[in-house]
Amino acid sequence: MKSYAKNVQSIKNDNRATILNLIRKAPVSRAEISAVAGLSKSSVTMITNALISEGQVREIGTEESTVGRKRILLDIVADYRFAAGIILHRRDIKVCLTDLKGEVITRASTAIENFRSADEVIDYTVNTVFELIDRLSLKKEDCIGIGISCPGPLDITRGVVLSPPHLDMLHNVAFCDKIREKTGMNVSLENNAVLLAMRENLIRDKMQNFMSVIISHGIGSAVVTAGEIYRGALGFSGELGHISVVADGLRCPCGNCGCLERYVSLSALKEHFGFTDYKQKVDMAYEGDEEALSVLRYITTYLGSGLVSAVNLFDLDAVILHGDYSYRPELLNGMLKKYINKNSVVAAVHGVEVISSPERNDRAEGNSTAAIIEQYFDQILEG
Amino acid sequence: MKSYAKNVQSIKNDNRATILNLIRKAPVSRAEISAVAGLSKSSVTMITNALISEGQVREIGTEESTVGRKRILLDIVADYRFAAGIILHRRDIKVCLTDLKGEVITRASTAIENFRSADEVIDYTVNTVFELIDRLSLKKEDCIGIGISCPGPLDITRGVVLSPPHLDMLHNVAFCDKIREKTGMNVSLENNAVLLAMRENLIRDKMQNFMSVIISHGIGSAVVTAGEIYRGALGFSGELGHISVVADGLRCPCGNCGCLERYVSLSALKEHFGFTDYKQKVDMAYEGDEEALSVLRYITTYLGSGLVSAVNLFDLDAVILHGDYSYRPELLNGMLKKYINKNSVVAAVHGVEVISSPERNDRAEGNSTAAIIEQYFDQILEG
DNA sequence: CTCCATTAGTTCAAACCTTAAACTAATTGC
DNA sequence: GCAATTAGTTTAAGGTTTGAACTAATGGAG
Repeated sequence: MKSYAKNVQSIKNDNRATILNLIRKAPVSRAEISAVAGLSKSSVTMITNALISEGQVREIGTEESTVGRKRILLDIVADYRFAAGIILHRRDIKVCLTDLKGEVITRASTAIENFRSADEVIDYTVNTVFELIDRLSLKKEDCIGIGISCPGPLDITRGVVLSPPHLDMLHNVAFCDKIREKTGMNVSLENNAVLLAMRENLIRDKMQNFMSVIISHGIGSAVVTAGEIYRGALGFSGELGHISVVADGLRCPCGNCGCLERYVSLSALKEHFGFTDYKQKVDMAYEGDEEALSVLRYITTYLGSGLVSAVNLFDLDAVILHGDYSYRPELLNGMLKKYINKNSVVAAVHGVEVISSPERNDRAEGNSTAAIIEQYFDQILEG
Repeated sequence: MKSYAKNVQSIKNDNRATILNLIRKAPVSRAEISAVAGLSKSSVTMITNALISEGQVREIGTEESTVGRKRILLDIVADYRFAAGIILHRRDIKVCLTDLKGEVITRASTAIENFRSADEVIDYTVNTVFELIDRLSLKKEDCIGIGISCPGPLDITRGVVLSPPHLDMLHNVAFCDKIREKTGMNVSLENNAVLLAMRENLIRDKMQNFMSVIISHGIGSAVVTAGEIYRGALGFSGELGHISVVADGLRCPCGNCGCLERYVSLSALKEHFGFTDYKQKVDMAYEGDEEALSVLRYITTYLGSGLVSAVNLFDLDAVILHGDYSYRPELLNGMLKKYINKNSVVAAVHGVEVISSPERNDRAEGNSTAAIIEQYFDQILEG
């Protein structure tokens, strides 16, 4: 059962949040807010003017119009507050600060080899966050929280990293708790695929049901449904990498057999075919090389099979692919799209889009604060 | 983004719905409602008394207490309104009326062989609904709507039956629209697994994230997450039967290869092992018969593999099995539970329950109106 | 250049709902 | 019979949305 707004005050907060989130998606005028949110013009005026006088929102000019008064566009004040991000990457640990739009303001990083224990990681990240804040002469109180981005299975309710081998010093350490303790800040741990999907959800307005998949040495995934991140029993993200594509197939470190990750991750590909340069193979495939094409067909069969399962279970409109397979993606994309639309039951009702989007490291840093920012805008507070 | 309550009136409706849904789950007192819903005692009094004077709710006695005034239990008036249900079963088409608790008041049915065309089905069901209403001297205006239960993939937005072969005369017919036209009533088409999950969601209070699976000649499934039915892009239910358990495996009529349904439905079992009496095999397995045990191991591997994928993707707490495998289920259940907990990634965070629950035809009829009833209680109207 | 039609945004009293506080009602144990 | 306790009711107060009437801004026609 949904939890409804209860009293008159909570309505105000809800409407503030609705409006602020609309503005956050893209600059809009009061009139548009009134139309989209279903609130009266009077209410929109009251609330937006309050937001403006608090310094959270500002007017950024007018829209063109053919007749009548021009609409005054409202935008959030991106530097009204800021957020800190920690990125537990495969090769290094990064720290950054972003504004409320997720744009990186400043950054730092150190190679993963420099860390021997969880405490070292904790000390480095906490100190660096404070250093960056100082360097920009920001106020600690204006930091809305620290978002941690990590690949692989996590236990986000406990704030614990479970899986990726290069972070074994963090396994089963109360990482979030310790950072919260040392900083006194709001701390959130999230899967990097979930963070990516959050950001995409903000941008892709029309797309309401999709899965974001990141494939590199492992496979990460997250699902957006009805315009919201899908959360399971304990906030565990959709683990596409550990979907079983071959019952009784190759054994996976996770304990299961036949996991997708054992077939189509970059490492699995190397193990299966013996080559290391995926990009080179793709180039050859474009030139018609039969062996290279067979590699793409192999990927299509296994990845397609896993995606069909996901599409059928979640009833998805689209799949967005990130990571290494995004190199010259037209060929593989076309094969996957054909495979999925031919083989999924939902295709009988609606088509399924397959989109490739190059994962820039830049974006990955900005994404790290996506969950903290979302949290911030969802529980709107006075002043 | 969530759609929030907007104005002061909508708050009232929301609170009415919250309270009515609480009462509907199980009889409660005003004091409990106040505590659980987070509403003040005054509001609860106001709203419940309004509901009572409208005839939607009644007091049904008091609870025992050790000290202080006894709590007065409130229950919904089950026959305040009624709903009609149409069940498109494998062997017959059933029509029934249920009260607001989903209890069947009256029923009728005809063998599927009697129908040659969609129009015949439409005429029969519509006429029978009116006949049953007349027979019980009920008022047509008190019927909250007609729920249609159907196995297999549906397009619930268009209200069209897509799949099961025995209903081929209904394929791509605007079934819901025509029935809505002829009756002027609210009509809803739902997958039978979804309806079952709705009912279970109402009953199983603690369980918030589970999948209901019905296995007989096909496989149907539905997911409840965060205490609500999961809905994908177009309300398509989670199609566990068409999850791919063997990439490039057995061809399925749906177009895909290696669908779970091709391995562990009753028909697939018959095809694979050549036997027809599943119950007999189970009996033999309990006596230690090695061949019979190998059948259960086969089911465990394939069904388990599919369930692991679903559990990993949806992050589920539990799987509830219905249908033919519910015969003496302890043995198979134990094997499945062990398999799933050993092989799923989420098991690292929380255990996964496997529950067998015999599917009674009786219940299937009552379930047919579950969606209409849910809809009714979610959009509460005055008087 | 003025006037008008049109759209955007503002002001304010009215309507409505929840709620805290103070109340009554019912029940047990001493 | 009385105190203690819990359940349920009444009522005035407080806060929010809103419709209606308003002002503001803009383009085009005459």
